[in-house]
Amino acid sequence: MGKMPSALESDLSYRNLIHQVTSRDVFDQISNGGMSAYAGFDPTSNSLHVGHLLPLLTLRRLQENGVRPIVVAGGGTGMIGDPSGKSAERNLLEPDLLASNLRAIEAQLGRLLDFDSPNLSTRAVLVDNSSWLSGLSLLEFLRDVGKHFSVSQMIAKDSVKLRLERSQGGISYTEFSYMLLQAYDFAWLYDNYNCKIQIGASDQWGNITMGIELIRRLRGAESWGITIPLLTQGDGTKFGKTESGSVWLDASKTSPYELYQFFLNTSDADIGQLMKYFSFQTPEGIEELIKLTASEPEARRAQRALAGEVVEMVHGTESLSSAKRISESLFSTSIDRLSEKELNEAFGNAPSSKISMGLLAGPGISLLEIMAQSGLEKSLSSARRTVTQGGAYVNNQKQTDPELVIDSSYLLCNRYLVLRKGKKTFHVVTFA
RNA sequence: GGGUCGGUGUCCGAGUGGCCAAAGGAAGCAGACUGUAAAUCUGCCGGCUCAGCCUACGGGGGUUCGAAUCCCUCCCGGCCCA
Repeated sequence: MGKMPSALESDLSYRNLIHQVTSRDVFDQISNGGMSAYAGFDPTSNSLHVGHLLPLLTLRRLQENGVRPIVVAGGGTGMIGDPSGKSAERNLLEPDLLASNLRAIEAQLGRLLDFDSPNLSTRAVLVDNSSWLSGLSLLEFLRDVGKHFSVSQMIAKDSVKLRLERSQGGISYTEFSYMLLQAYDFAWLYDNYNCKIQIGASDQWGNITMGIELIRRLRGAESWGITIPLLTQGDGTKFGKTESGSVWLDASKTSPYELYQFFLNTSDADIGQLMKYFSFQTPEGIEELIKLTASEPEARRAQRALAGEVVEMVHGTESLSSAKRISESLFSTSIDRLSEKELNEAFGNAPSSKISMGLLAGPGISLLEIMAQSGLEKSLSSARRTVTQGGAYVNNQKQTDPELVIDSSYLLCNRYLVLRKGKKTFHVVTFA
């Protein structure tokens, strides 16, 4: 046979986005048009994080190739919890928390996928599986869905097996049922949106194939699954986690500046693959940047390009330029020469806190106390440690005396104090 | 319901009467080297009025000069049996 792969298939292959696929035929189907593909996620938080980006951007790549993306928020299954990749039983989500999470996430999705396309056949849609799961009766479910699966088959799934093999923990019946609900989701989407493709991270393979199986049994129809790689960082840890927690897409949880820095700090070893995963540049452009990384790594051209692209996509052009300006002033120029306007620009999104001006009056307030109160350090003890170890800076000037007392003469523009811990952790204290 | 094993610091995990703020590992923080990278090395890694003191080993009570370690009780979890 040896057909030429479609443009989409070769692009996804180039980017290593295809971990497994039930059948390569799916790309022919896509070329023929009229297909929908869905990816689901659990709305366990009020924001998406960078880890969610990969499946969503993969949907976007499909959308650009004529596929209609369906994002399924697991409002119903979110109350259950997917055992895949989890070592422990999930806490169940409260319904009202779930609802508010969904509202917040909806806004973010609009930046990643086209929900306003005039072309109905490719316009993205967001659906919440609680809209069909919550009305499903147990008897109905057991009769229509449960009877199609054998327990021995379900127990054999890796996600379940791993949990059963653990000497402690086990798996509850609730979580055990998760895969059936996800299978039911797929079947429901098949019936209601004519959706025949599901994509997900590689740990979703088992759940996806169960959905395909269910559709075959229920409707005698074919459907497809594509899994994408599970993102890890160079050291094998989960992608998108930093010392301060997850890297969120919500600007109030992770500022555009921090998001920019997150990608800018990608290691040389990882940047090539990350470009392929996240960037919408052409393969030629990406290869060029990879070459530049090899020849002059210290310039970090690829890192800058990727950071810029992601921040612009998630937060817009304005936020990107402000993120770049902040980076400039923090790492390239001396901050005590900045005007108040520039300071605001630079630190508007940086972690900040307010401390009463009154504390500065008279003898002043100790640096340690400011560091602890501002939240830069969690206790006086750890503030003392940082100062003693030479990791503390006030207005970019190293301070090594733990007894240092700060008075109003330290203030920038009469009210700001820029604290820095180590090389990259900044914190602005505003006195009022 | 019965039996049994277990609940230790951010996590994993030693410790079974004093030498325990508690081994070891991971994560994290700072420093050095660099490129705001990786790797490596060094130090730190409960709190405080910081070379001393306070609070801690699931909760409560008890034994003891002294308990994470022993006893009682309660709570929670694993496994096995019913």
